[in-house]
Amino acid sequence: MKTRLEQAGIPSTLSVGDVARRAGVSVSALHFYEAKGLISSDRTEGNQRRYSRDVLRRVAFIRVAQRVGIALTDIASALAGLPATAAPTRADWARLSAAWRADLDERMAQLKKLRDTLDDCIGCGCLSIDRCRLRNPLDKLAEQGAGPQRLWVGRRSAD
Amino acid sequence: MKTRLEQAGIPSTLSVGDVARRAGVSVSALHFYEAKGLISSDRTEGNQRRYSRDVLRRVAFIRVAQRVGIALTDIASALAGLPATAAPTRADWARLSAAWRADLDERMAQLKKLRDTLDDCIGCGCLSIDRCRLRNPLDKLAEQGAGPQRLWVGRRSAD
DNA sequence: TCTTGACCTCAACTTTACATGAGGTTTTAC
DNA sequence: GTAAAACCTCATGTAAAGTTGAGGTCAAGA
Repeated sequence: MKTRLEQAGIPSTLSVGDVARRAGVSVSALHFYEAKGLISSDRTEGNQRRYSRDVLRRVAFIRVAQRVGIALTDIASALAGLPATAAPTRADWARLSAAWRADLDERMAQLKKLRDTLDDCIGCGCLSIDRCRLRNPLDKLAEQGAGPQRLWVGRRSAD
Repeated sequence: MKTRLEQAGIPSTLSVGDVARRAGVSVSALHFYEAKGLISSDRTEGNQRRYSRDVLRRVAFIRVAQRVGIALTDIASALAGLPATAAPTRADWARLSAAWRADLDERMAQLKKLRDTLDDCIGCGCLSIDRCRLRNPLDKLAEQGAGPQRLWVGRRSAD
């Protein structure tokens, strides 16, 4: 018996090539993600990978998270909280969200600070960065000897 | 004749160690940044590096930019627009800001999307991600076969 | 059936962003 | 003025995130 998707010409399982095309990543990257435990697959009799459609969401998630500077290991441990193959439940997402919320908020703040610093330095009217330094929070902190860590509200990973 | 800073016990030039301590980075990282042209130094008679205080701002800038996922080569080309040793002018900052504004805004949007996706999946009330997918912009795009590039409004570097 | 494109594993290579160590020189502090 | 701390260069190592290629297997269409 065919699923509704299959009747519509959409296969219910995907090969690596399918996933690569649809998710916009390379086959080798998918192999790599699987080796690192970020995604998983079933195998055919002939040992070829078959992915459930769920993997598309996972891969999209992985790429977006990477794009904003989150390391694969951190993404992996976040995804580890989700069921590997079945569809994640509401509770699963709640856990993931709670774990990341602070980090994401911090990254947003960081980005805003960088952007605003640029704007500030344009708007402040002084011609010398060296003078402007007196008002600038960015290296006020750095010059207190604390180093940029101070700007980084939290640590990233708990390895 | 001593500068005012020196009279206050603050040397007007800094050694690598000084910069490392005050900027919160390692000496080897400073060497590395210099090799890549992100910072520059004068040398003493004995070939030791001496930095102007300006470098602290540069290093802080570099670290914050890195933190939000910008590659050193991109940071380098941005900083290349600024005068190497003298204090940057207002126009210098304006150029840098203009060049980065779009990218920073995009990264912010990206981050917000990731965060909101998590929130959405909690709030939407459905228990299955697979169903929720129908409304979720994140992999709607991915499933149209365009790949995550579609989510990334622009390209990063123009090498 | 048979061939051609897609897949498989595994090893080796690449790039980025540094860290580490060897072997030698300079500064600074007493 | 000397010893320890800091600095120098250069070579090599490391971790992350893949890519590339060799050598072989699987599957789908004519």
